[in-house]
Amino acid sequence: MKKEPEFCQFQEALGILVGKWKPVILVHLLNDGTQRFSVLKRKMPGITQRMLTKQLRELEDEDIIQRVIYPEIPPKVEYSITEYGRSLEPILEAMHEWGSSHVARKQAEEPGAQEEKLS
Amino acid sequence: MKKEPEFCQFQEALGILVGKWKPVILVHLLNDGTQRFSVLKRKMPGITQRMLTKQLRELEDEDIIQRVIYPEIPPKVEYSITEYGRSLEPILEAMHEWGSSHVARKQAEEPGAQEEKLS
DNA sequence: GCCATTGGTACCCTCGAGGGAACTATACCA
DNA sequence: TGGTATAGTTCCCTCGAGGGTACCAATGGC
Repeated sequence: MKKEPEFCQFQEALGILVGKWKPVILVHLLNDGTQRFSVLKRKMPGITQRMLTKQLRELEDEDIIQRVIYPEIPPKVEYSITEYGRSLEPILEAMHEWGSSHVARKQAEEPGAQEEKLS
Repeated sequence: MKKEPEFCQFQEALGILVGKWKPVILVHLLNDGTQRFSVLKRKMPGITQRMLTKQLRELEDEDIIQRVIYPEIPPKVEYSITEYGRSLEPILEAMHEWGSSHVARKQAEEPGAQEEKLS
């Protein structure tokens, strides 16, 4: 598996994951399974309808999630991870793990001001 | 390892990896070891001095890479991955792998469209 | 008639990442 | 005396991601 930087495909994965809400959306769908729009929205305090719709559309366009519309009134739309989207899990897993230790490290670094700097 | 979305740490990893040139820089340093500024720049066609400096500084601020200045004229500055930066490798690895299959998938999807991408 | 519900869309704005171009310092070389 | 090399910095600009607000359609409940 040669990684030639000129052709590295990180950007492909990054391009899909980058988006303020995308990773969060994916985790919700991965953890809790199929969910409708309003439920998803309630689980993400701070997000607006506009943004949620936008991020969901982008993920759908990449075939990462699936959108099912039920012809009811009021509308009912359910989102779920696709098989393909599930293949992103290792990346999310790796990032979550790294992120956790990164946070721990940062907290250990600056507990207040200076501590064991005395040599 | 519970992943609570409210507290998910993806953003930590993403925040460090996001940046048009950061993954590429990291791969170069991971693959080829310590390198000076000009060499790095030559390996990244299209990047400007300004941008390379900026991205390197940001990675340095996060303790992902190390900067060593030799007091010579003309200046000599060498960059290398830190131990800590090396811990990002699994993520890059996972993203590269996923990205590669993603590209393959896209090409299989639209056989007539993408051609000159193989250059 | 009036309102709530659900999943959107349309319009407009802000802010920062990315980037282009020019300038800097210092020493060596011809 | 001017040119070259290296690693920057400064100033200014563009463009798009993100976001705020308002509006819509169709139905059921009072």
